[in-house]
Amino acid sequence: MRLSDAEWKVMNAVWERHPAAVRDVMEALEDDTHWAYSTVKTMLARLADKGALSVRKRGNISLFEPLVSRHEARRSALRTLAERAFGGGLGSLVQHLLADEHLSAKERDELRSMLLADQQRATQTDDPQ
Amino acid sequence: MRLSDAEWKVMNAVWERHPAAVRDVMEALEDDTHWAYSTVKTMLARLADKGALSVRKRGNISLFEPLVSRHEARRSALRTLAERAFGGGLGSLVQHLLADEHLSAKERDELRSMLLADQQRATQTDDPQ
DNA sequence: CATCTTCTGCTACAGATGTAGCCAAAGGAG
DNA sequence: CTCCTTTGGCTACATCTGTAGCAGAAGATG
Repeated sequence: MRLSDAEWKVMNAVWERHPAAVRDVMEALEDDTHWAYSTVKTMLARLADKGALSVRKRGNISLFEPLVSRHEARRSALRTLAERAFGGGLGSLVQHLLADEHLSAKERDELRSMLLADQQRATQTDDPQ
Repeated sequence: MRLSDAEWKVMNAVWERHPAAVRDVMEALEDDTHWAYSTVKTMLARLADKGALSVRKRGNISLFEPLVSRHEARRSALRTLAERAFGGGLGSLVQHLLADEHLSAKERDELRSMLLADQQRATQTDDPQ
């Protein structure tokens, strides 16, 4: 499932509050974008066409709901990026993260502690899979 | 600097062997894509237009060279992804990496050892910046 | 030089993306 | 039931992307 920039915005809104009507999404995005009602409508329709959202009608109102999970979408976006920009594995992507001198000290620390937490968790549970 | 999928392929080739002529890039990509000569030419021209590559002519041949570093391009791609798909920081992106049950044990290990290496390096040099 | 090959410069064109308008149907208000 | 508001359905259109062809200029070859 490939999502464009604008589609990510819409999906993010729907993942956060669904079932969502066109107007809900429009309002949720109001701070970020200033899309016309029609624009949001078109986006939602296209996403439904692609199979990213389901539509169901209550009265004459269309209610949209995610068909792909945010997790799946993120996963696939990451893999795609790793592939095209980092030559395949997630490894070199993460390596870049660590080597990137523009990473703030705070981000670096967060990253470190998350990795450590993960390591502990993995050691305890004796690596399932 | 926003690169499309096809543009990444071309840039990857140029980063690896430059100065590069159209034919060089075409051959470098031959395994991956089966683009016509013209296609590669168009891509290179567009990238030069965008300021991602410089062109210089030797005889009637155009030689292309990167104007943006691979590192910069990767950095910017990662930030963009973090922003649109992970709500801003790199933190939640990394968190996802770790929480992703589809990460192979090998990838997870690599990631951990890179972290440790980084941690040691950082501890020694006492965090510049 | 005449000819074959290779390049460049321009043009093309379908599909995706961003952004939105118009019109008729459905709902709500009096 | 009549009138205003909100919706949905369809259409539009500029730009970006992927993919390439054609024609004329520059180089190579005999």
